[in-house]
Amino acid sequence: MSRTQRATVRDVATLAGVSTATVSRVFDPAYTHLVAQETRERVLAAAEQLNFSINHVARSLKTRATKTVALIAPELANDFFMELIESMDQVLEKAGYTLLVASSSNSVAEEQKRLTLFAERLVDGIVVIPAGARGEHLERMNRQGMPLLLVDRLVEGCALDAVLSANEDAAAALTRALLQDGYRRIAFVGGDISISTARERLAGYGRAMAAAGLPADGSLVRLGGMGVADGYMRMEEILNSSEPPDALVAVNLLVHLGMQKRLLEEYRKGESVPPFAIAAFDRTDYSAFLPRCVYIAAQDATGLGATAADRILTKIKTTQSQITPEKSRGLNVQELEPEIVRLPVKILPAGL
Amino acid sequence: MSRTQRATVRDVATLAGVSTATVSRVFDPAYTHLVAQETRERVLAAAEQLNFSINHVARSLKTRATKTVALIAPELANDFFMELIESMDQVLEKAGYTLLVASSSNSVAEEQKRLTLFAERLVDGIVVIPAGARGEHLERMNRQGMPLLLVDRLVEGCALDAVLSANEDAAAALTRALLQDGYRRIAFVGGDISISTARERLAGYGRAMAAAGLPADGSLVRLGGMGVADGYMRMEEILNSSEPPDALVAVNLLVHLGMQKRLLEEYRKGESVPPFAIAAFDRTDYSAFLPRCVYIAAQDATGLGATAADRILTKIKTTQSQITPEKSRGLNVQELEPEIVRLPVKILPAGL
DNA sequence: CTGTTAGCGCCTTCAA
DNA sequence: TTGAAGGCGCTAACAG
Repeated sequence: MSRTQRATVRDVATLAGVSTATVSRVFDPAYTHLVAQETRERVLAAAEQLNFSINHVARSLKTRATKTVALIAPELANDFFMELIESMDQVLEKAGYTLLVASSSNSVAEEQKRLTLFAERLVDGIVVIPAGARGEHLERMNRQGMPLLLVDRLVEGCALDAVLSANEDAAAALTRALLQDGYRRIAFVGGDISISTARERLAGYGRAMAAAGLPADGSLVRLGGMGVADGYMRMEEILNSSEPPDALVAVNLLVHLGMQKRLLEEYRKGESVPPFAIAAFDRTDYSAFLPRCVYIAAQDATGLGATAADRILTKIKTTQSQITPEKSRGLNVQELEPEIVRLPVKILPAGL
Repeated sequence: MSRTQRATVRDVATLAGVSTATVSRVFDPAYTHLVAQETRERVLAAAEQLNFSINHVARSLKTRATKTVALIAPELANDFFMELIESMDQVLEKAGYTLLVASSSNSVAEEQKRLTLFAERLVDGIVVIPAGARGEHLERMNRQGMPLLLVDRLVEGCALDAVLSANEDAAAALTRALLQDGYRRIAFVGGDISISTARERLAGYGRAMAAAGLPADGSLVRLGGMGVADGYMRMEEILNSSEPPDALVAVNLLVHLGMQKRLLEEYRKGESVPPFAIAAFDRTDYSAFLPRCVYIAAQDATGLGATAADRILTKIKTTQSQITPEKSRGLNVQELEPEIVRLPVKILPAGL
């Protein structure tokens, strides 16, 4: 069928014996009720016959709305981010929006490129899991009127709305759980302090240790990186240290995994390993299989995604209803103060 | 700045003292070399001053190309799919394309909805990891001229191009590895036979068993589902069976995980468990931590993604260069035979 | 090398 | 309840 061009509203109008305006109304949920029942049916029949479907590109050019939200993440191959993305997709879908995704490959420069690209594509809003500590490009975009939302991570010094986990409280709770089990030399492992999650989690750990009257000094704090290789190296250092800790708090999933990999090598070599207890951020289906892991801080990735989707949709609606740019002069509501939502993090015994 | 509307080519043209066509040329990589150096600089300066960036929506309406590729996957929160998606994103990015993603939630109906949505959005091509055994909607879309490519899974009876793993060979190799280690009662666990990967892997297992002169009869073949819960249930059945196998081949990552979860419960209860050896499809960073897993068939997710991206781009190019639809009448090159690429799968000792 | 000129397909007042 | 008409911002011939 229809080896020819796609049918347009004009084709449908001609066949149905109505004007293009009427066809347009039938296909716009907001106006379709203004069309007489009988006319509508005639139009739909004609459309069916011609295998017509609306051309969203043309519509977008006219309405200046693409019904599209973009997401930029530092990486995609990451259980936590993926769960978040899937849940965003679900919510956006229901609202008639489509999700564009891109990885910034943990590079701020790449993030900036993707941002520009998306803006050119007139996406209605952008959700960013920032790759680093710089955010001028994000603020600029936001100032130019693009609805923008940070998820999971903050960028220091940037006044941008965000949806985050309660990282500090969670890290404190994780540390307290180890303290209650009698551990005293608790180390904090991994973390790039240019990333807000790492800073906040470190702060929570420090708070809990201080509250217990315990030091959280140099040799117990093993910062550096957020990836598998980093966790591996930190564990190597710990194994070689003169005064090893008796328990470890891992800053995130990947660092935890790297630590476990290094330990696995020791087991395999038959080396005796100090009986560390491990508490770590991020739950996966595999968590139960990681030895010595006793507590998990399970972020609500699905909740973060759903909340982020809701919030960006609200921002889009608000922005688009401000149709009169001259009015808003001097009344820049947005500038007040960024709105930050924190979702609680559950502390679970590992093995769940 | 620029509290006013976005600048357009016209604004830039006026400021630079050139025509809109010239501005357009400057911003189209394919034509920019036709503009005099000095003119180009003037245009770029004007654009910079006005903070101009091209409006892709308007461009798309005119050129009938959105520089966009869509991907529909049965689910996103899946290590294998994500690695594939990330690698597609990488390749597409380099070619100036943007990736749209959607989950079909393992539902053919949902898949169909998303497909229509993407078509309305005039994506240039669609890559699908099919959710099920039905594919009329995919064939129809392809017949209407939309470049379409299957990845990872085939749909029986559908003549569509595809990029796949060499599932049958891999499953046979996995089974042979167990045979060489002396196992004889080898079971095949999990698999929805409406999904091609499951069918192909089952066939490979059967082939290897037959070649060894061993039965691969009813109680050894435990089909049913591709998810964690399915693996869990299959393992439950195996534990309760009168003649348990001595080794197991898991159809995929999630089934393998489910099996391990069930076994973990036994260990925890202190029950004695038959000393199964496990060989499974799909490698992750966690594979090394799964007990009794001795071999892994590591699909090349990155390779699949990159290949898929390459192939869809080629198809897009071909389609778009057929600018004269009347010419192609009766010369429908596509109909010949679907092109199927198979990527090899590595068999690794587990623990890597 | 650059400008003129028609639209791409749709939406949206304004009038009828 | 419906129709007529003027663009949205850009590109692609075709001239010059």
